[in-house]
Amino acid sequence: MIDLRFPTTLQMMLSLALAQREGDLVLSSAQLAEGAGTNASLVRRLLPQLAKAGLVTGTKGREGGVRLARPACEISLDAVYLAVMGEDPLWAARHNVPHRCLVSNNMADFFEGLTRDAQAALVASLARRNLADSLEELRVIEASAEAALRTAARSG
Amino acid sequence: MIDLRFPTTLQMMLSLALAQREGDLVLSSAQLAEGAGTNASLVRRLLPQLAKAGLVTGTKGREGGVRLARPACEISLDAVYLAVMGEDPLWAARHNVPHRCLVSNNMADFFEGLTRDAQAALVASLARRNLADSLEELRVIEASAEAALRTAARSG
DNA sequence: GAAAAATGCAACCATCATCGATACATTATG
DNA sequence: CATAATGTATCGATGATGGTTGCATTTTTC
Repeated sequence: MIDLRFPTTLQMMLSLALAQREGDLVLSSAQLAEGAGTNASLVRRLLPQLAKAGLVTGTKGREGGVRLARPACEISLDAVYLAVMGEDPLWAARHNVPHRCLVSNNMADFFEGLTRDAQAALVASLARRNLADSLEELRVIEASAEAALRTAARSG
Repeated sequence: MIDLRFPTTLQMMLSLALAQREGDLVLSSAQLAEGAGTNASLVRRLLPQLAKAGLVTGTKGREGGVRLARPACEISLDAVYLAVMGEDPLWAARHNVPHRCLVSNNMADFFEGLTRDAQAALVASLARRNLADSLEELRVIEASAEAALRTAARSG
């Protein structure tokens, strides 16, 4: 099954950033689930990990909900990724490879270093955006889509 | 299930590089499978993709087998990755998200760009090594492990 | 004080890509 | 012609993930 944890969590965080910008609103897990096109159960499984990482704060009880723990511009996407996906290696070497030659003897160590490098590059690429940047990117995408629509209407 | 295609393929390619360095030998899929700790079926499913990408050439028939199509120093690890894993995006956005707000309206486009950036960073990190480099790294790892063993034997 | 509404947590099943195994056609060598 | 290899197809097992439901706990509101 395709792993949807990161896209789902990212959409949740962007929704929270939008809610924060529009009056410091709190959102319930049901609202977050509805916005992301999933169910409240998955949201409630992801939220505690974000809370542990210090990215969101949840308040229980009636009128409770979730909000960002920091301003959107201070939450970069790599923090979101690491909070949900953990430090688990991107790839895993095979276990139980027989030790027979230079390659099979040292493959595990070599692959671990390779994976670490690749993962660091991945995380660094995510670190180049924060939630506020991303909201602005979403705005630009929407504006360009609207412009394309207007052009199509004029020519059609 | 954890995806082992890349680690498995990489070990196959390193085994081929080693065989090439030791006299331009060809290896059978059974030999490759044995070295990687898996079965010939998986190897024979991975090999055609490497052949399509122009990384290996296979010869059928008795005394047939597989060899690198190019010198090891001209095969970088990103080529191996792309050959086996394809251009498929690293992550996939959810489909069927209701279009209700700035975030849910444009999440798919935004996430596609984000994924493209991350994947490019990943591939670029793999591109920094080729098979010959990796063989040398394996040699260094083995030497350092042997040195550690000798030290332990002397002090123990 | 009780009802309501929220989080947090646990258990269970469905899904589905991957791995492993087997079989078979094809091809090339000796 | 026998042998040994690739290339391909099919089938079942595996296991992480998503979805559903239920419930205890907490906090606000009436």
